[in-house]
Amino acid sequence: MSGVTANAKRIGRVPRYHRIAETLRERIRGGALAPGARLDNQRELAKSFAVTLMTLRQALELLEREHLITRRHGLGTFVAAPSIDYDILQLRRFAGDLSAKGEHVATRLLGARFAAPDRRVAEALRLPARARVFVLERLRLVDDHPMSLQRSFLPPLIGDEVVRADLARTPLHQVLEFKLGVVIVRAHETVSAVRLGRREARDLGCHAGEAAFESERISHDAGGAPVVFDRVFIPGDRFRITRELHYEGATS
Amino acid sequence: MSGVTANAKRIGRVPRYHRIAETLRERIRGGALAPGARLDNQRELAKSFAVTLMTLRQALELLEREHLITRRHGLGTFVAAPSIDYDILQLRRFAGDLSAKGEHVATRLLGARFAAPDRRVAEALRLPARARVFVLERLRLVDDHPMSLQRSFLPPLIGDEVVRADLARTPLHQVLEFKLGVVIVRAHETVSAVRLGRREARDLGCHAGEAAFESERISHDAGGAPVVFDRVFIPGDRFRITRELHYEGATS
DNA sequence: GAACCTCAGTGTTCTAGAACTCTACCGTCC
DNA sequence: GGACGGTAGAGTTCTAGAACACTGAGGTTC
Repeated sequence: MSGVTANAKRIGRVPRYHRIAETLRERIRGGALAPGARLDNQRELAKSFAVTLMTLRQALELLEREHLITRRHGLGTFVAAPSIDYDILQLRRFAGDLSAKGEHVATRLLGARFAAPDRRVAEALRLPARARVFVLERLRLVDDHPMSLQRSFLPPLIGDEVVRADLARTPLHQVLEFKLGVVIVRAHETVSAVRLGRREARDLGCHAGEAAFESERISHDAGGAPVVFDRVFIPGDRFRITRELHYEGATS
Repeated sequence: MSGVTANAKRIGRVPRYHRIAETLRERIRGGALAPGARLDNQRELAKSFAVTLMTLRQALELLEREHLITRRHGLGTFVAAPSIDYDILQLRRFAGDLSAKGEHVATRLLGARFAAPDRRVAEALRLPARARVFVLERLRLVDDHPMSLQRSFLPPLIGDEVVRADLARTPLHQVLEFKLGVVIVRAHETVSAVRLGRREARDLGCHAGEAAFESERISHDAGGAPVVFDRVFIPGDRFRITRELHYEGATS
C-alpha cells in the first residue's frame, strides 16, 4: 500500500460530510456565525466545500439534528439559538455525560467537602439526621459553556475513599466501581422545573430566578443500598427533553 | 390545470420517502415485521419500492430517528425492540389525563377560535406561513385546582369540524376519532423549562415569571400527517417527571 | 489451537445533475 | 386599497450509479 493511499485512507476515515459539519460547527461556536445569522445558500456552500449538494445537505442534517441550525424552506439556513436536546428514550444519563452527542464535554470540580445533609438527602441515603455526607460539586461544560451544576452527596464511608481520588480526572462512577467495588445498577430520577437560586445562577453564569430543570437522582448498588444522591441544575434555555411516542394498541 | 396533473400534485405533496416510511411503519406496527426481525437489504427494498438507494435511505433515516429500526453497518437493518412500556405510562400523565392517578380531573374550556399560528406551530403542522389554525384553549383541573394550561392547534380543515363538537364534554381525541376518523398513532414531544408569561400565569392562578414545564407535542395520524400541535404549560410546583433507570449490561 | 486471510453480504459515502416547492416581494389590475 | 400573479432566490426531492467500509464466517497457515 503506497504512502499516498494510506494517507488518503486515514483522512477518508471521517466522512466528508462530518468534516464539513465540524467546520461549520466551529464557525458557529467561534462566533464567526452568530445566532440568527443566515448561512450561504446550499449551492454556494456546496461549491465552497467542493462537494455535491447532497453531500452538503447531509452535513446540514447533522447540524440540524443537533439544533445548531434551522432550515426554512424558501428562506434559508440559519444559526439556531443555543440549546441541547436530550432524548429521554435513549436512557443514557440525564444528568451526566452528553459526550455521546459528539460535543466537547468537560467537568470542572468546584468543591469537595463534608457537610450536613438537608432532609431530602438524608432520607434518600437512609442516614440519621445528624450524619455528615461528602458533597461533591461539579460544573459540566459543553463546548466551554456551563451546562449543568451537579452536586453529588455520598454517605460518609464512601466519601472517605472518594475524597482521595483525582476527581478532576476520573469519573465518579469509575472511582466507585474500581476503587470501592460499588456498581450502580439502578437509579430513580425526579425532574422538576424550578427557578435558579443566586448561588446556582452564579456558578452557571446566568441570572438568579431563571427557569431551570432540577433533577434529583438516587442511585443504588446491586445490594439495593443507596450510594449516591445527585442534584443537578440545568438552565431551561440550554436543555430540552424529547420523546417519541407510539400509541399502538389502545387508543384510549 | 388538468385533472390528472392536479391529482398527481395532490398525491405528490407527500414526498416519496415519507410514504415509504409510512408503509414500513405499518408493517412494523401490523406485526408483519416483529421486533428483532431483519428487513430486506437496502438494495432490495429500494428495488421493491422502485426508488433509488438514496431515497430509500431517507425513509430509513426517518424510522431510525423514531427508534423504530436500528441499522448496523455490515449486518443489516433491524426492527428495534419496543421500549414503549415506559413511554405509555408517562404519556397519560403528561400533557393530558391524570385520571389514572385516581384524582378528580376536570377540563374547562377557555376558548376556541381561529387565529394565525406562530412559526413553530405552522412548521409543525406543515402549513404555509399565512394559513389560519384552529386554537383550542383548555385548563385541566385536578381536584378543582388548575394543573395545566393546554393550547391545541389544529389545521383549518380539521378545525372546521372540531368547532362543532361539544368540547366541554367530549375529549378532543374522541372527536377526532369518531367524527373525523382520525386516529393518532405517533407523537413527538419536547419538554423545556420556562417562566410563565402573564396570561398563562393568570389562567393557572399563579404568578407571572414562575418556573414551569412547557411541553410541545406534535401528533401524527396513521398516514403520517401532523394533526394536532399541543402546547402545555404546567407550573413547576405542581408536577414532576420521574423515571426508573436500570444499568444492567453496559456500565458505560 | 491460534492467528491470519479472504470473501460475500450489507450498510455508507459521494458524484452530477434535474426538477420541484416554498417564501417574500413587487408589480399590475380591478 | 385589495386581490391576483409573476419572479428571484432558497430549500427539497429524486435519479442512476460507483466506490468504500464494516461484519461474520469459513478456510489457510503456522
